[in-house]
Amino acid sequence: MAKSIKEIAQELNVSKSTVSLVINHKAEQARISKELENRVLAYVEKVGYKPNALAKSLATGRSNTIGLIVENIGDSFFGPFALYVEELFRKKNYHVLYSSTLGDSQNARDIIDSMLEKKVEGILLAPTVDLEEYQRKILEYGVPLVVFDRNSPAVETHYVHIDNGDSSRKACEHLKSIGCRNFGLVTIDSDQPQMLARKNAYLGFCEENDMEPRLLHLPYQQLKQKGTQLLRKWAAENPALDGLFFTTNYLCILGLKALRSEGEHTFDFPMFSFDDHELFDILNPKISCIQQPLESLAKTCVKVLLKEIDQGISQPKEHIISTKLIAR
Amino acid sequence: MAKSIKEIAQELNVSKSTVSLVINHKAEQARISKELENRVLAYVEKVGYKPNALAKSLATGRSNTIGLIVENIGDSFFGPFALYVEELFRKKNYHVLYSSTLGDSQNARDIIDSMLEKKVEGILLAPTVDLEEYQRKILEYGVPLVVFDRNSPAVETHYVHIDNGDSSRKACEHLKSIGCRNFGLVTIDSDQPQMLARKNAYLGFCEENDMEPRLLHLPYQQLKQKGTQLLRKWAAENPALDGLFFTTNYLCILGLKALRSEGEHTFDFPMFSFDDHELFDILNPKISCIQQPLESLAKTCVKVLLKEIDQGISQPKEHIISTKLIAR
DNA sequence: TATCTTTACTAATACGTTTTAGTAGAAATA
DNA sequence: TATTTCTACTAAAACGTATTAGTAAAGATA
Repeated sequence: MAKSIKEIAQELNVSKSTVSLVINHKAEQARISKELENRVLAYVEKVGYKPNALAKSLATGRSNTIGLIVENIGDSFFGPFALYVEELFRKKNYHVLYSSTLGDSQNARDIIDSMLEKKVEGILLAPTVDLEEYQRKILEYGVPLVVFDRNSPAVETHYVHIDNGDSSRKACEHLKSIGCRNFGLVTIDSDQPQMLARKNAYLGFCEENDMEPRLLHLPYQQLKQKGTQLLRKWAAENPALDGLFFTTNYLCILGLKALRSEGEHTFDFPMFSFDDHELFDILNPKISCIQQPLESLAKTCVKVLLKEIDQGISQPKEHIISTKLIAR
Repeated sequence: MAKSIKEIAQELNVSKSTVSLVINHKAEQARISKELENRVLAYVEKVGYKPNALAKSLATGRSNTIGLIVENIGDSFFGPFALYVEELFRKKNYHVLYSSTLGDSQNARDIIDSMLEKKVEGILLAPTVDLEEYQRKILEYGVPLVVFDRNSPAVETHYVHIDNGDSSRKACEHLKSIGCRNFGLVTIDSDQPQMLARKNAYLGFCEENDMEPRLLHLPYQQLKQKGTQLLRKWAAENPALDGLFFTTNYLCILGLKALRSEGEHTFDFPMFSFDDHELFDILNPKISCIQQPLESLAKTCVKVLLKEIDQGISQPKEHIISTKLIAR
């Protein structure tokens, strides 16, 4: 169905080169006569010629594609983030190949391999744990890499993120300021660096304020199955709790569902979320949170990656985006 | 950095064909000796050979990529849907190239063009309005197409969807059953067929039940800027309202924010949403809804598209997925 | 009129694969 | 020993594009 340059050339009795040059607006510099140029243009238009991007990329070495690797394209942090990224790249004529790791490192490795094979021109990555080797591999292949949201300090790459420790401390201080004297922290059991940073800031806060730390680590791989139950049990066993700090919004949502549902025993102390959610401001009571500025996060990621692509891989740098505490 | 088959062949003093055959596990059928096969395999492993997927696709005519075109990858319907789709295709060794149209037909056309150029093997599309011509174009290019969520009856393609009219009627009956006698419908002003079907079912219900229709069409392109205000004004002008039916969840969220916020005038009649949302069951009062079974929707889409890819384009068919009314 | 320029193109090569037809040498057959 | 059949490979063409070096014909120069 789709005609190739070769066929078009034959049908017009000209060479492939001529057709290619005309199509790529190089007719003038190749001294193709206006008359022939127009003839080719008209024919190309008439048959609805569509270049084969694969062949084009093979010949030019440019795929005009970048890879975006997130944890879960369906969640309320990465989804909207991905939309910003997609739009920003579209403006620069790049397409985005996404994939979700679901936190599984083997998935992540497979995804990276296939993206390298597809010759993406750059990768934007929210890494899983144990991905250091592959991050190096990407760079060794000469593909620009920008890591965001979380990072392992061991690998030297451009890294765009918020200040987790600082933000977490602000959250603790907020809870204190509204009267919580015994609030606990709910996090996951996996070693994601951003989660560790948030936890450690809480622990530091406890130490300085003579508050006994109350920690719950929920099983990341089995949140849906066990989360609710574990959380309810833990809350019941800790009657002194007068507030909860969740290290991410999906945990907070889980918490809301587990602790505020039905009539039974409800826990109506303040809950605070790291990461906002579109419905947090109409819940009752409302949920305060640390808000990651998705748009500027995306803008920075895209800007840094485009620069690496255009000007070659440069000295790795940290890019810190500041957060906002939304008190509701 | 990355070695090609050609280089590997030279370094081993064998032909490119040999290397290619070995890599593709065709050594035996090509009578390559075990000894040579192992030598090649070992070397390939040692240098970390990674095939160039572009070249491969060009040669084989298979890109192992499918295109997914949604309205907004960041929203709570398409995001989770995309995750299912991605996972299902990954199992079959396909990768997914997503893009968001944001409801803009020109965006949609550009996206389709570039996907065709990238030689996707199939397209899964939630169309915008005015996309009939391009849907035909896809098929003329010989690329299998499955349309979901909404469709224009004019184009004959495989179409996976829920029964919007029927579901909408169920919603109306539910509202009636809980005592609403004067509920209104909030929808958007664009002509998306699924929205029209939902609206028409409401109008039919009104007629049969001698209920005066109360309709609000919010401007799709300027929801964020004007939606809240328009909705508040309309609600205030219609004091008889005793319930609201929103034709999609983002409208319902907008409604919740506009009508239940702050102390001022609050409207505490029932609100009903077409499409569920992860927080609807902890709001107070809870939000009942029509739930589209995302997973089976995704499964059907993927199954139908894979069949088209494997067995060739077939007679278009409608595939209807049933919804669930979640009364809360 | 012999040489140099310019004009308007085209031939050839390359990108990195896959695939099919072909081939030299060894072994088997007659 | 001449022919056939295997064995173990390789050469060549193809996919659809971009690019560079080359060329024939016409015009300008001396």
